[in-house]
Amino acid sequence: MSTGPKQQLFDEFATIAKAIGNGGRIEILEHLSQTEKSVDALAEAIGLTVANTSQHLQHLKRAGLVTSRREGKYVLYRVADDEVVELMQLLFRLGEKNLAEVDRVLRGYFHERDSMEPVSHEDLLSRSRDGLVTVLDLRPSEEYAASHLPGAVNIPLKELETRLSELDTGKEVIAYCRGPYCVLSFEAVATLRERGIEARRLEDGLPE
Amino acid sequence: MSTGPKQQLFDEFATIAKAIGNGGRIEILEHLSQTEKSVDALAEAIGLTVANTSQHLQHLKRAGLVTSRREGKYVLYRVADDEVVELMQLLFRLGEKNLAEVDRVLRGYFHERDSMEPVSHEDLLSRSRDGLVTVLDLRPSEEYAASHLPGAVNIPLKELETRLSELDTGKEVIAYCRGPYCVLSFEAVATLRERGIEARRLEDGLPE
DNA sequence: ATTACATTCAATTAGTCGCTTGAATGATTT
DNA sequence: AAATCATTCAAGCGACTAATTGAATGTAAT
Repeated sequence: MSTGPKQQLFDEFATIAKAIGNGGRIEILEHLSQTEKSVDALAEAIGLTVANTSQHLQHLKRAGLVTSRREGKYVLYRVADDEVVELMQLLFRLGEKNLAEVDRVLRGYFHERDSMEPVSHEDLLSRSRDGLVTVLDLRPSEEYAASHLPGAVNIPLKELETRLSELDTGKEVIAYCRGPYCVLSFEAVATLRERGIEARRLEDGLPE
Repeated sequence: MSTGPKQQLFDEFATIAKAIGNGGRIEILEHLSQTEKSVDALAEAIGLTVANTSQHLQHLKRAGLVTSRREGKYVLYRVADDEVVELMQLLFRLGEKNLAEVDRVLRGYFHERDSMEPVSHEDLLSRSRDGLVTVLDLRPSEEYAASHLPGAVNIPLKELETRLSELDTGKEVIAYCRGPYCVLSFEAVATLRERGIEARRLEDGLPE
């Protein structure tokens, strides 16, 4: 079998896809898309052993998806490129659109499909004016400072767990971040629901 | 370990990535991003057995990346969504940017990449309008029929040698095919130059 | 119907990947 | 310099996956 250069190239691209093809590594990438983190901070957050996490990170590094730098005792990892985040978002969007299994999981665990369904821009505006909902901006505070939706509260995702008390538990929370299908919103809504807080995602992110 | 719904979702997304994580399937997707094709047309084009190709297609179908429809004797496959093509392009771009191996292969076989001085899209448009160049589409005629650059002449690579007379020998030829890594254009340019015809390849292929 | 053909299924084999464990490396602090 | 801590390496086991066959299914032409 003559493996031409084209096959070689495709095999290389395949290794990138393979590196993403693991639930644990996807979770790692999701965490890293927000901010750089040390190995054991990641291990803790995801619930894997440190050695295991390190292995996954090596794998991702070999595929050119993350880079690392040493900061004192710690090795900090971050995504190699913003396009990696784009890639993840595309992947999520495709799964949501074309995979029945994803839909099933969404319907199954998250109580009602209705309550998981994203909120449209128009709905948001009217409800927000009536004070019925809390609009939550999950992006890092620098981005929030640059511009944000009127009346939005800013709690970056990484601080969400520690600052939950700031939220009015009586109101429903509408979460948004950078773009439609922003990776952050998934996690935020999941976190909030685990705490018994009504939460939904905004259909479109900020750019619109 | 309690595998929560988040993990389940990530695992689902991982299966999509896994489906892409194979050189053969990437090549299939590249072909399908141009036009829908039957199983054995694909098998022929790629050089795999029919049964093997069919398996890959099933795999891609399970992952929601392609869909199929029956047309008479044939089952025609196509990408499920334009975003699949976007995903592939992102993957290619990331590989090119972050993977040393990809660069190595590109420099190795596609060593003429620089010396052949690819023509940019903008250059092409202006020169094509002035009638200074012949734009040559090297892909199989079905793909050409599906869509092609305005004013492009279609001569599949296989037929190039026999149909050389159709080309206006006075003009420079700009060759293009599927994507930036399409082998066809390199070989075509080499062939044309051997015949003393000025030829260059288009920097990017059709999808862009 | 029967034949011809495209596609898919089923089962086998070989290879790869994920996770775990325990030890080794590398950097900082005392 | 020794101790401490974060991270990485190496080896091994179990599970999964890829690629290959030959047979089976399903569709269209004779």
